[in-house]
Amino acid sequence: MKKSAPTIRDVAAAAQVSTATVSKFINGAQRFSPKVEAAIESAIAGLGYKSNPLAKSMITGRTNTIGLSVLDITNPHFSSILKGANRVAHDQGFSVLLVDTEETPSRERRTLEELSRRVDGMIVFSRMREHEMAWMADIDKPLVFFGTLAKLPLPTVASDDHAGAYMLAQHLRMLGHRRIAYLGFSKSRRDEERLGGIRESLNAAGLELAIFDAEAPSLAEGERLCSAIVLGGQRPDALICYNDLMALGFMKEASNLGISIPQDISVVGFDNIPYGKYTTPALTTVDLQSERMGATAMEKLLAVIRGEHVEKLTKVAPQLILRASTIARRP
Amino acid sequence: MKKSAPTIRDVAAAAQVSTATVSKFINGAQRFSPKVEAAIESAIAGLGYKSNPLAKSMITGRTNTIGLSVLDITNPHFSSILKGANRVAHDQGFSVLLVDTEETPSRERRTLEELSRRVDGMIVFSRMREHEMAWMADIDKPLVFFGTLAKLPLPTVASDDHAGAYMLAQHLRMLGHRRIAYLGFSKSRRDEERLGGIRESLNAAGLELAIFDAEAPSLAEGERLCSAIVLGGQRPDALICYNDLMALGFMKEASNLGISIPQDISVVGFDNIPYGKYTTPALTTVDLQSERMGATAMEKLLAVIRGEHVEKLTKVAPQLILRASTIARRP
DNA sequence: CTGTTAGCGCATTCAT
DNA sequence: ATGAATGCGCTAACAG
Repeated sequence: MKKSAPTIRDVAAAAQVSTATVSKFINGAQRFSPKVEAAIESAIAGLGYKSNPLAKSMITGRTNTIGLSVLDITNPHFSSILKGANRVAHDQGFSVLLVDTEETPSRERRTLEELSRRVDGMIVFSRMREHEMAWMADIDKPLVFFGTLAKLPLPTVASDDHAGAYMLAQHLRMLGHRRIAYLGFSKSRRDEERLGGIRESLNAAGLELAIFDAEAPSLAEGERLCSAIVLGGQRPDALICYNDLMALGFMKEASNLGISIPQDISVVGFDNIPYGKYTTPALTTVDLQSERMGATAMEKLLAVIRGEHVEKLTKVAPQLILRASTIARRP
Repeated sequence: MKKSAPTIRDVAAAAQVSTATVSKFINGAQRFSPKVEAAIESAIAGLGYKSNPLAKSMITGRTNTIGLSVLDITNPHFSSILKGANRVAHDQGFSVLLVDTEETPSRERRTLEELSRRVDGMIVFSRMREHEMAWMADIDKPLVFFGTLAKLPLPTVASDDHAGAYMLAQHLRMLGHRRIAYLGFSKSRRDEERLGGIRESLNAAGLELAIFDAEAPSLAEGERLCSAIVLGGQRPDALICYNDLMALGFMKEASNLGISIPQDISVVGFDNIPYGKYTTPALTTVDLQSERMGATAMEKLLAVIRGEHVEKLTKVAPQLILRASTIARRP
């Protein structure tokens, strides 16, 4: 009984008008005589007609879909970005096609090149260095990139990681910390910015910085590296973690090792994921405004798609979230 | 300089063959003489030809895209489901078009009906009751639903919430708890199953169950309802939360109120989100296998799309995750 | 206001 | 093994 879905031609026939008229009516491109409008409407209702978006897309070249590529969707930083981006997209009639690269850059290029044919634009979060990204500029679709780009002429949205890290380090210094360590993640493009911010603060005071490097920005890596940090040689009196996940992992393992936070060591992170508030003690962190960044990136991309002019770089100001309990005052 | 992307016709012309030949070659439908194959290959390489997936989709009716609808992508339960589903999809050459309904059921139907035209199949997580879902069966695309369905002839993937809740309650009883409370979320379809599992255990011992109901399955609601639970009348000696988020929120606020966990009240949750392990004390919970459920649903859907026969219901067994520290032994 | 015409880029008969 | 012809469902000029 189920014949193939009714087409615009069926509607045209039933309403005794041309397909062009139906098409224009559907797209609200024009008003028609009440007679015609009524006829079309009842034909559509009668047949249960629904426009075929694929056929439409092929002609218009617009899919009303945006590709969003992130590194790990289970990381709250990225799910918040997705949340913000998706909300804006939805409000403007767009859908989000998700790509989770799972920290595997090898297939990134092919995936994105393929993706670019199915969407009106893309938002990309990548670990690639700028010199590996030249091909992105050749993709024939609007693209917004997360992070700063020195030369590539791509619009970007970035948090000010340098400033955030500087604030964190300054705050620790003010409270008397002197032996500060950084548990970083050098594979990330933002790692160096955070490192730079920390260094700027510490250098001014002539303080050394001990650096540890994680293989992944994860809870598990925070746990794994904890013992080396707190039991290996002179223990730092404060640890800045690349992100909150690592900070949470570190805190858990520190507790297992009998190390008290913040009495034995202060801990801070980045991202302000919701869960940092629910540990004991609650985690001091830098809010990078993940959801807002996602929304901003999507707004920017949709503006480009509409042909509007946009700034090359949109910088989102970070906010220090003081939950004093992971930080002690040092005498 | 940028002419519109090369089409199959350009390739055919350059290789001196027909478009049909190029089409068949690209899709590996057939072998051709070495001469022809070489000519086509070099034409493709020379022009940088890429098949237009939209045009292809319009003809074949297949988009290689799967729609996934979840309630809140920032909830780790759902981001894990997405992770699992996305991985399977990616491995089989499919992309995931995400819908985050943000717990707003009103637009769900329209959104999904529209989505159905752009994808080869859908996986849906919804708060709708079965009687509101009849229209889903009419959607002309394969669909897999999360949860159990009594009558609707839709393939489903479900966790055994009743069993999980029963285990939880039994465990609490074994450890001597008598005044057990449930912090539920009655808007959810699974709430009643969990309630049923708890009741089955408690009824056997003739124990009462105090019930509290949240407006949302969130951290904030766990916090909000905490005081009513621990300070309102006779305090329960154990609280089963609808999910881990609520449990985490509850634990935080309990601590603010000076209530010790588990000395004053034991707390358990559902989902086994990663962050439950990093609170103090660590949270005992029921692992519903979110990622596996996502993967299973996607496998099932792709099987349906391939025309294979699948079971109506795939049940995933839950696992009790004992992190004894949120549970005390009661004398 | 409404209709006619002409494809979009591709896969698919059905010839040869 | 290869090609000519046809049309998927729709929109975009251009006519009238």
